[in-house]
Parts: sequence; C-alpha cells; structure tokens
Amino acid sequence: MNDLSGNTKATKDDWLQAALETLISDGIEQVKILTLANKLKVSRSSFYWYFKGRKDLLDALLQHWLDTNTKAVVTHAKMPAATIHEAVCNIFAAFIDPAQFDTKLDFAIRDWGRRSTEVRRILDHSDATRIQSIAEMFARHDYAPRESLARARTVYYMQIGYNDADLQEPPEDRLALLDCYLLSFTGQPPRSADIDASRARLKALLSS
Amino acid sequence: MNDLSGNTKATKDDWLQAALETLISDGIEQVKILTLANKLKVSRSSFYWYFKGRKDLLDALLQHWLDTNTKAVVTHAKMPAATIHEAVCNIFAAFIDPAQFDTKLDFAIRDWGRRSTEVRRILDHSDATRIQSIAEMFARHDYAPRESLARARTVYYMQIGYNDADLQEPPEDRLALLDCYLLSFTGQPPRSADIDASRARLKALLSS
DNA sequence: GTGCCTCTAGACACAAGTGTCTAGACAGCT
DNA sequence: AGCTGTCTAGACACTTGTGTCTAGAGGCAC
Repeated sequence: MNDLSGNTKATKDDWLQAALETLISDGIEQVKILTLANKLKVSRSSFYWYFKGRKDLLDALLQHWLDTNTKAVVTHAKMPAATIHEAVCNIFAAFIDPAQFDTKLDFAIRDWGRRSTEVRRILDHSDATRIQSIAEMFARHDYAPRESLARARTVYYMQIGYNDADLQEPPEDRLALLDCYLLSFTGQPPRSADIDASRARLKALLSS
Repeated sequence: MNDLSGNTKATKDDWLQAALETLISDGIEQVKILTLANKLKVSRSSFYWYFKGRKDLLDALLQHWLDTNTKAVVTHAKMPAATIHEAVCNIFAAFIDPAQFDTKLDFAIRDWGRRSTEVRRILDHSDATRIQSIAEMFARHDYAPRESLARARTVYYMQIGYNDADLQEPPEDRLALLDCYLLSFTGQPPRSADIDASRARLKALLSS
C-alpha cells in the first residue's frame, strides 16, 4: 500500500492520513506535526520534506474534504432518476455511504469553520454548492425554482441536524419512517414498491 | 458591577466571564490562562489565587453550563400549561430566549464533548435529563410513556439540528410554520387563537 | 501606625510545539 | 565503486503555554 521505495519511512500520503485521523477524532487544533511524527514513528523534521509548514498540511486536509464529501453530494444529486423519490434517495445514499461521505470528517470541518473565518468562507460556499445541486435536482423533476430551493434546504439541513445528534440507532429504526420522509420532502406520496426497493438499497449501505 | 474592593483588579467572576466568552467564540482549546490574563490586563499569576489550575476553571465552565442551559430546559418543561401546545411552546421559549439558553455555549460544549470523554459523559447525561423532563411533560398531558419519549426526542433533536444549521433567518420566517410544527410535534391540530398568541409570545423573545 | 488579609507582579523552571539547518543514510544509476 | 537524488535524524533557536514561589502593594480593623 505504501510507497516505501528507497529510504522512505513515511510517504506524503501517510502524513495526510494520520492528520486526517487526528482531525476527525480530536479536532483541527490537535493536528500537530510533533504528534503526527510520533504516531508515524518518524522524525518530525521529515515532515518539512513534503510540506512547507503546518498551514500547507491544513490546506491539503481542506482540499481532501472538498474532493470527497462535497463532491459526493453533488454527483449523487446529478444522478439520473426516474422519479423524484428515487432522486431524494440518491441524496440519502450519498450521506449514508461511508465510502462516499465521511460524516465525522464533515463535522470536524464544521467545528473548524466555527473558529476560522477562512474555513468558514469555504464551508459556506460548499454548503451553497451542495444545496444548489440538490435544488437543480428538484428543478429537473418539474418543481418551480423557489420550491426547489426550499425543498433542497429542507433535505440538506435535515441531514446535518441528524448527523449532529449522533443517535447511532440501528438501520431498521433509521429507515422505519422512510415513506414519511419521502412524502414530506417531495410533497408526493411514494409508491409502495418503490419504498421497499429504496429501503433495501439504503439498508445495504448502512450495513456496510 | 465588579467587586473591586481593596487591591482587586479582576474578580473570580471576571476570569469566568472571559473564559466563557473565549469558549463560545474560539472553543475550549483556546481557553488559556495566558490569553485570559492579557484580555483582563492582569498578571497571569493572579489566576492561581482564584483557581487551582486550568482544569479547575474548565470544571467551573462546565458547571455554569449545567446551571443555565440544562436548567432552563428542565424548568420550562415543568411549567404549568393548559394545553400540550402551550407546553411545547414553553420548550420553544426555553431555546429561543437568550436570557435563558445560550445556543452558542451549548454548541461549544458539544464540540468539547466530541474530544473529551469526561465531558461527553456529562453531556450525554444532560441530554438524557433534558429529554426526560420533556417526556414527563408529554406524560402529564396524557400521552403514553413510549409515545412521550418519542415525541420528546423529536422536539429536542429538532432544536439541536436547527441550531447547528445556524440559518439566521428573521423571526417572521422562523415562526411562519409554527402551526405545522405544533401539529407534527403533538399529533393534535392547535386552535387558531392559540397559534396567534404563541406566535406573538415567541416573536417577542426572538426580537429581544 | 501597625499588622493582617487579600490580591498582584515578576522571576524561575519546565513542557510542548514550530521552523531551520546540516550531516548523513539508503537505494538506484552509470 | 562512486555519484546522485530522496528522505531522515538530531541539534539549535524561538514561541507559547503551564505551574510555583517570593516579595510586596493596598485597604481595613484595631
């Protein structure tokens, strides 16, 4: 997995990965070169071979977040869907699939954004991008522009709120009210067969 | 306001207040004795007259949070109410009134809880206390035990989620859907006159 | 005014973190 | 075998933070 050719003990990716883990578990303040070096069992000064300094590393973390989480939401919003219910389930899937969207990373970035105006700016912009892509999804399913935006916000902020509560309920409980969610999010009652199919699909993602 | 008798330049309360402001704006990691001393224009060593050390201060902050935010929710849940709608509005009022409940402080503590298992324990316990007091409120209005708990969770987690989104919408927009909220939270349609009265009451709190 | 009690300032010791510089280890190429 | 480019280790200087100890300033009670 690691490129350990030559004298290399820790690759740039190792540093990034360690920083990411620390960011997620302990917050941005705890992402310290010294600590990462201890974790990787490498001299602290090796860090400066790959990065200009601490800020360089933090920028890379932010970029990684944009390349994964925000991209996941946008691409899922753009997926083709026969019905608006299927489309909304695509959004659910983006938030649920750990391979697509890292909930804890998203929260670590949100925490960071509360303390850094620079990050806050990027975060706000990213939120706007995510919401806009969801709004366009509604618009493609013949919702009026204003209603599309309102529904996009509802779907999106509900996901954020749910994530913060960190309920850790089992998949069955989480999906029990899926039909109600779909009705309230779309304004249209979903067909029974569609619900069952969506529930099965989302449950598979939750269990992975 | 300050007790500046004798040689005193900064009271214990000054230190606490400064720490609280820093906690809210910059997070717990940034609550540093040195920084606070600069802020209060007092020598750093004076701090140790009032507190045993940094941990002593942090404990005091946590205690202050318990004494305000958690207490606000619990006392509002216990307020007498003619209808369940009025009772739920009491909960809304607890979260809305800045004199009762400090939203940003609550989030600073939640952030802190993500990093400290000790704080997380207290936070979980506090969440449980708040939810239980709301559940008892529903029970007093003749809801069955299981339904009371479910509705309490819905009301409570919805407030948390809304706060995290930090929408900053004007009072009118926030209260526009009050009747819908009351219906979904209680399962019973509110009377039109009650809605108007509640909306006026909550709007006054939002504007203060 | 003398002494006491409360609070403050400054010096000291220490720990943890950043960034820089230099020497050198290691594999691959010729 | 020797050279070179890549990466690492360790020493140095600096900053920011914690905690302790001692001297002393300033009211207040007697």
